[in-house]
Amino acid sequence: MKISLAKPVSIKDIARMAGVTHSTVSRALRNSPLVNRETVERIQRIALESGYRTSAAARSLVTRRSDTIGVVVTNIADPFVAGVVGGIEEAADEHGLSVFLANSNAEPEREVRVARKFEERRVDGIIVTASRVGAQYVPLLEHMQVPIVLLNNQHPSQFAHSVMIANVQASLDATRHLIALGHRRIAYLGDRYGYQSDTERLSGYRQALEEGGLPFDQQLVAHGDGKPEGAETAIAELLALLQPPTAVFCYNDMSALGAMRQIRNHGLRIPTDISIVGFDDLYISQYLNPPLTTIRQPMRQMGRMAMETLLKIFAGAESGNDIKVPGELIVRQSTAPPKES
Amino acid sequence: MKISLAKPVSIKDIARMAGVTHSTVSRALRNSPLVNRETVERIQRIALESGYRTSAAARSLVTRRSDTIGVVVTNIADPFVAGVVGGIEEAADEHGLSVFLANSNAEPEREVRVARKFEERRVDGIIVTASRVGAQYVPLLEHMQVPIVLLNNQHPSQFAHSVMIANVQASLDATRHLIALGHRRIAYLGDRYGYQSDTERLSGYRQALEEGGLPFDQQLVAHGDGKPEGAETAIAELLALLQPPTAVFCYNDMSALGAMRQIRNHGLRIPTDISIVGFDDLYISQYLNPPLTTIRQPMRQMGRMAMETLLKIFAGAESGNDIKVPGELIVRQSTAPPKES
DNA sequence: CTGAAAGCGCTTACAG
DNA sequence: CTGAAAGCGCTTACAG
Repeated sequence: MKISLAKPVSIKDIARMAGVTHSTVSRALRNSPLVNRETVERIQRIALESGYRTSAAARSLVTRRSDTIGVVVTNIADPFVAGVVGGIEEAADEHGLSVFLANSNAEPEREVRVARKFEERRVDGIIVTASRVGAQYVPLLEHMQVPIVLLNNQHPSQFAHSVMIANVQASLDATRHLIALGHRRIAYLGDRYGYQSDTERLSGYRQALEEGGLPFDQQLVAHGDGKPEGAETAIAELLALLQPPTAVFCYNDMSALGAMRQIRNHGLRIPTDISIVGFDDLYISQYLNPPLTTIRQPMRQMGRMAMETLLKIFAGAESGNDIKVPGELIVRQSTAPPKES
Repeated sequence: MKISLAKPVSIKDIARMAGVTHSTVSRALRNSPLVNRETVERIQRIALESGYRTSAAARSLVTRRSDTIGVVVTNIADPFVAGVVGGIEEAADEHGLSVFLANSNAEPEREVRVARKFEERRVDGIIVTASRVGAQYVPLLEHMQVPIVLLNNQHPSQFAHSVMIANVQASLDATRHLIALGHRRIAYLGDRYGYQSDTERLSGYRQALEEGGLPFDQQLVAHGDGKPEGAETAIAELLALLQPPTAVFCYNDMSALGAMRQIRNHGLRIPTDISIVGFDDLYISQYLNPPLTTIRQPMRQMGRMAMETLLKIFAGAESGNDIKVPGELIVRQSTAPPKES
C-alpha cells in the first residue's frame, strides 16, 4: 500500500478546535502568562490529544535560531571521534539542541559540501572533531559567522574556539614513564596527519629526553597515519634499525594496535622485548593483550566541553573559550623495564 | 567582542540587486527553464558573490520535505554502531540529505525525547540502530507516519522496514567451524539485551550442534550484556563448570574481547586451551592477540542499505523492504582444534 | 519570460 | 486576556 502522509496538525487546527485564534494557541503552547490559565490548559490538552508537534522549521524561521548544531568529523568510525560525539550529543540533548552529523572523510569536496549544508540549515554553532583539520577548513566555516569549536586543534580566528588535550604535558609524562623504567632508546611513532597534536606530542617526547639526559635521535622518529596500517609500516622501519628502540611512544592507541601486531609478527614480545605506550585510552585498550599503557583522554567529557563552550558563547560569553584538558597516564602491562638494563 | 550575527542574504536581497522580483530569483536559483538564460546567469552570479545560501527551513516549510533523516542509536561509541552510522551518513550525503544523530542510551525518557525531537524536525525518515530495540520504541516513532528502517531488528508495522544480518546462517557457519575443528563442548555466550539477534544466533548455534550430532547443554549457554564487562562474568561461569567448554561462540566481538581477557586471567591460552569466535568483525578484531576468528557483518554497507531503503520508499517503492545480508566467516587465529582431540 | 499573490506554520509587536 | 496584522524566506499556481 502507498503510505498516505497525513498533514501534521498545526496551531490553526488547534485554534479551530479550541475556538480561539492561532495567536492564542501559540501563546498557550509556550505557557505564556498572558493567556487565561484555563484556556492554556484546554489548548494544551487538545494539543496533546491531537498529537500536535511544533514545526521546528516554522519556528526557527521567525526566531532566527535553529536550535541545531553541526558536528563535522573526519571519520565517525574512529573510536576516539565516536567517543567525543557521544559526549557532544549527550550535552546537546540536555539543552534541547539537535545535532547534525557530517563526515568529511578528510575529502576537500566533502568538506565544502558539509559547510554548505550547515549554512543552509542555519546551524547555531559548529564543532569540528577532525584529527586532521586542514588549515583551509576553518575559513570555509567561518563564512557562516557562527561560533566554531575545534577539538584538539586550534585556529586563530574570531569565531574559532578550542578544547585541547594538554599534549606536551601528557607526552612528557608518557616518555618520563619509559625513562623511569630504564629505557634509553625510546622511539616516537607519530601521525603524519596529526598536525598540531603530532607536533606537540613529539615536542613533549623531546623535552622528556632532554630532561632525562638522553640524546634526541632523528632515526627514532617514524610517522604513520594514525591508524594501525600506517603504524605497522612505521614500526617496521624502527625495528629494522641497527639499534632498534626498546620502547615506543605512539601517537595514539590505534597506532599502538598496529605496532603491537607488527612487533608480534617479528617474533618479539611486549613488554619483554619492547615496551609500548599509546595515547587516548580507547575503551578497548584495557582489553588488549597485553593491556595497553596509555594516556587517557576523557573523550566523552571533551565532547561535552565543546558543546558547553558553544552554549556559553550563545549566552554571550566573550572569552575564556580555549580549554586545555589534562591527560592522565594509565600504566598497564605493555610497559616494563628493558631486558638489557 | 560580542559577535554580531549578520542576517544572511535572502532572495529578496538578491532580487533588489538584480532588479527583478524574488519569484524570478527563486526560479533562477533552481535553474528553471522558465527564466531567461542570461537572467539566470546574472542572478546566480550575484548569489554566489553575495554568499547566498538557501534557507532550508523556509524551503521545507513549503515543500513539506525536510531533506533530513533521523538516526537513533543506543550508543554511538559502540564500534558496530559507529560503522553503520558511517555508511548511513555517506549514502545520505550522496543524496543531499542531512542526518540528525540521536543517542537513546537505551533510556526510555531519552527515547521519548528523541521521538519528539524528530517529529518537530519533520524528518523524512528514520533509521534505528539499536542493539536493543525495545518493543515499545517503534510505536513511539510510528506516530510520525514516516518510514522507519530497523537495523538488525524487525517489527511488524506498516512503517517499519529492516536490514538484517542473516543471523541463523552465520551462527550455523561459526559453530560448524568449531565442530569441524573437533570441538564437542562448545558454549554460546549471548547478549541478554540482544533480543531477536540473540535468539537467532542461539538458534543457529543449536542447529549446528544438532546437525553435528552434539547434545545441547543448557549449562553451556551463558549471557552477558554485549559488552566486555558482561562477557567477563558470563565466561567465568562457563569456566567454572566441571567440564568447561573447549570453544566459545560469542554474540559479538566486544563480548569476545571480554571473554578473552578473562580467559587469560584464568591462566588459559587462546586458542590452545580454548577457542573463541566472535561476531561483527570490528575493525580492531584483526589486530587482537590472537587475531579473532569471527563473522563479518558489513557494517558500513548495511548502513548504506538502510539509507537506500529509505530512498526507495521516498521514491514510492512499496515492498521488498526487508533485506537480509549474509555474514561471512573470517577464520583467524583464535580458533584451533581442542587439545584433547 | 516575469510579476503579483497566496501560503507553508509559526512568533510577536500593536491594539483593544 | 485575546485578536488582527505583519513578517520570517521560501515556492508555485495564476495571469499576463
